[in-house]
Amino acid sequence: MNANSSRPGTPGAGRPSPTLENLASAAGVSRSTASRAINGGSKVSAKAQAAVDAAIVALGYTPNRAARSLVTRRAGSVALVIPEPDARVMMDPYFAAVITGVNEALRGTDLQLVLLMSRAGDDSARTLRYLRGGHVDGAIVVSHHRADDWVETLGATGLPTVFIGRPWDTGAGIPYVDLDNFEGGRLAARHLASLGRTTLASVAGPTDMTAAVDRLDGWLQGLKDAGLQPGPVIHGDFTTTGGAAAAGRLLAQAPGVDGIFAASDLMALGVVDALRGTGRRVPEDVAVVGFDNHAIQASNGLGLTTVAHPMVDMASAAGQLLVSAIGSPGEHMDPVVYPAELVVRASTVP
Amino acid sequence: MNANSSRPGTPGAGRPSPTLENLASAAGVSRSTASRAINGGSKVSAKAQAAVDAAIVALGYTPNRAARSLVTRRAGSVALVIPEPDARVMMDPYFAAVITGVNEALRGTDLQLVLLMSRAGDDSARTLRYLRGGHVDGAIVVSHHRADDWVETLGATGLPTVFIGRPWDTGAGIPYVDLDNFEGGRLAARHLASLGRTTLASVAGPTDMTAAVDRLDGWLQGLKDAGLQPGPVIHGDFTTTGGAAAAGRLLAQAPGVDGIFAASDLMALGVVDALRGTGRRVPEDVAVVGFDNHAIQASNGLGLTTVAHPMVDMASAAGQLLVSAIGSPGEHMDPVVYPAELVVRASTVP
DNA sequence: AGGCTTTTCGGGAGCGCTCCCACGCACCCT
DNA sequence: AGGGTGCGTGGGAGCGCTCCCGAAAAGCCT
Repeated sequence: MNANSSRPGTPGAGRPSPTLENLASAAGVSRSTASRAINGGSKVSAKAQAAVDAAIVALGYTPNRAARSLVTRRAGSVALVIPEPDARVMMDPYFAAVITGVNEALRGTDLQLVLLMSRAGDDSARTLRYLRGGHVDGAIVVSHHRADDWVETLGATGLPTVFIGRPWDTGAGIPYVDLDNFEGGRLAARHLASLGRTTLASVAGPTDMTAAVDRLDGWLQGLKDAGLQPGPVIHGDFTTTGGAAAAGRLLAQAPGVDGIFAASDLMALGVVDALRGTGRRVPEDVAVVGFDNHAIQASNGLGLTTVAHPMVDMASAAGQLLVSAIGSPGEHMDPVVYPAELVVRASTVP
Repeated sequence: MNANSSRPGTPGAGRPSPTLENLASAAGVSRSTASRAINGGSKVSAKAQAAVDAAIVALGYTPNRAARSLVTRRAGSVALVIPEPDARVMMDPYFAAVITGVNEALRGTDLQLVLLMSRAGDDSARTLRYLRGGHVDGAIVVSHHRADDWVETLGATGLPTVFIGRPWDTGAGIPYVDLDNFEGGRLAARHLASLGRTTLASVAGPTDMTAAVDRLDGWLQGLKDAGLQPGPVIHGDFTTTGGAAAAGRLLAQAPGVDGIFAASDLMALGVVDALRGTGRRVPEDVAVVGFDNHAIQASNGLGLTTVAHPMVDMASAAGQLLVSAIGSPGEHMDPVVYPAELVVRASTVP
C-alpha cells in the first residue's frame, strides 16, 4: 500500500468541468431535456430523468452559476449587510448569532450568503452600489443605528430586503424581524417589583438604537404600572466594561438601589462585578436583571435572570422571510415580532 | 417641500440596468473599446477613455458580474470556510475576528466574501462540491480539528487556498497563517517561573487542535527549561465554563498550585472565577496566565496576563495571501507565523 | 515619399445556460 | 376512424461580457 496512491493525474491543471452539453450527450438526451431534469424535473419522463441523474453523478456535473445567472437574472446569493464599525462586531455576540441564523435559513435553498460589512460614509456608498447592481437577489440588513439611511435608500431600489431589528423608519413598509423589547423591559420591571424591590434603576443601551429605546420605555412603563418611582437611568454601550462603568455612576447617584435592569447580559455581568466590587451581594442586596439570555450569562457562576432573546431563531426567520420575498416580489410582508419571556435565575431569586 | 418628492417613476419595476452596448453607443465608441476602457485601459486613446468614463457616470453603469464571470472564468468572490458546528461559532470571539480580518483584506479588491459554514459529514460534501465547482476563486479555511480532511481534498483541486491556523497535515504545501503557539506557551511558563512560582499547572485546549497542542508543548518545554516539574494538565474546550470546570478538577489534583496557564482567555476567566470561589486570591495565591489577549479579558475587573494573539491581523494576512495566490496561481507560498508576545497584567503581577 | 511597424479600433465568435417554440407521438373523445 | 389534446422532446436564440483578429489610422525609418 502506497500512502500517496491517490494522486491526481494533472496537478494544478484542474480539468475543465463538464458542461450541460456534455451531460446531455452522456445521458443520451438533448441539452433542453437535461436542463429541465436539473431544474424541477417537470415535463420530463421518468426515463430521461433517471438517465440525467445518473450522468450527473458519473460526470460530477455542477451547473455553471455564472451562465445560469446571466440568463435567469438571479444572482443565487443574498447579502448580509452589517453597517457597523468592525471593532464592535468583535465583542458583540449578536452578530455571530445573526450569521448563524441566516445561514441556517439559507440551508436547503441554493442561495449563498455574501457578507457586506460597511464602515462609515464612503464605503456605504460602495455597498449600496453593489446591492443595487443586481449582484444579489436580496439583502438582510442588521438595523441598528439611527444614522443609517439604508431603509429609504434600499426601499427605493425594489431589492427584496428584510431588516433584523426594527428600523427607525418603518414607513417604507419594509419587513423586519424584532423582539418585543418593550414588553421585555416591562417584564423586568414587573419582576423586580413583585420581589418587593422598590429602588429600581436601569443601565440602558445607546439611545440611537430602537431596541435600547424600546427596552427602556417598557421598563419605565412597568415601573409606572407597579406604582414605583423611576430611579436613575444610565446609558451604556452594551458591553461588559460599559456596564461596569455605568453601574459605578449609578451607585453614586443612588446608593440605596436594590434592583437594576441592564439592557444586555454583557452589561449585566459588568453591573454584577461592579456591585460585588463595592461589597454588595447579588441578589440579597441588589437584584439584577439582564437581557438576551446569552450563554455568556453563566460565565461568572451566578445564574442571571434575564429576558430571552432568541437571536438565532429570529435571524433564521428573517432569512426565511427574505427567501419568500424573493420568491414573490412586490407582495407585502408583515413584520414578525417575537414575544419577550423572562428567565428567572439566581441574580434575583436566591 | 413634499416629504416624498423623490419617489422613483416605476416602483418595484427596477429599470433594466444599462449594458455594455448601451454604454458604448452613449460614449460613441464600440463595445470592445468600452470594454477595454473599463478593464485596465491599456491600448485605449485618452479621448476614448474619457468618453467612456463620462458615459459610465452618466448612465450609472455597472458591469454584469455574471456575464463577465462566464467568459473570464473568474467568480469574483472567495469563500470563508468555517467547518464548525454552529453553536461553537456563537461563543467564540475567534470567528468574529477572522471574518473582520478577511473582510479587511478584501476591501480594495473587487472580491466578495462568501460565507460557507458547514456542519458535520453530509454538509461538508456539499461545501466541497461548491468549492470545486468554480463558484469561487479561492478559499480561506479556518483550520481547527484534526478530523477535517479539507487539506488533502482541497489541495487536489488546485483551488487557491489559505488556512488560518496550521493544519494538521502540512505536507500538501498549502500556505497558512498561524501564531507561534509553541513560543506562547513557553513564554507563559518562563514568566511564571521568573516570578518564583514553582507548582505550575495548565488548563490546555482540545487535543485535536494544533494550536492547543502547540501551546501545551511550549508550556512543557518552558517548564523544563526552568528546571521545574510539570504539574497537572487538564484539557478544556476553550470556553469559560469549561475553564472553570477544569480548574475545579485541577485544584483537586494539586491543591498547592501557585501558577496556572490557561490556553485561552475565556478559560482563564473561568479559572479565575473558580479560584476565587475557593477563597484563593489572584495573583497572591495563584498567578494566572491566559492566551489571546482578547478584549474580554478585562471583563472581570482583573487585568489578565496573557499571550497576544492578533487574530484580526492574522486573518487579514491570510486574506492578502489568498489574493496574491489567486493573482499568481501555482506559485509556492510560505506559511506566515506571527511571533508570540506576553502581555503582563495584574493576574500575575499585583 | 514609399514601405514599414506600431497603435487604436470594431466586428465576430462564443462562454454555459435557460427559455420559447415547434414538432412528434401516444392517447382519448365523438 | 379522424381529429383533437396532451405531454415530452429538441433546436434555436440570446443573456452581457471578453477575447481574438483583421482593418484602419498613425507614426517611424531609410
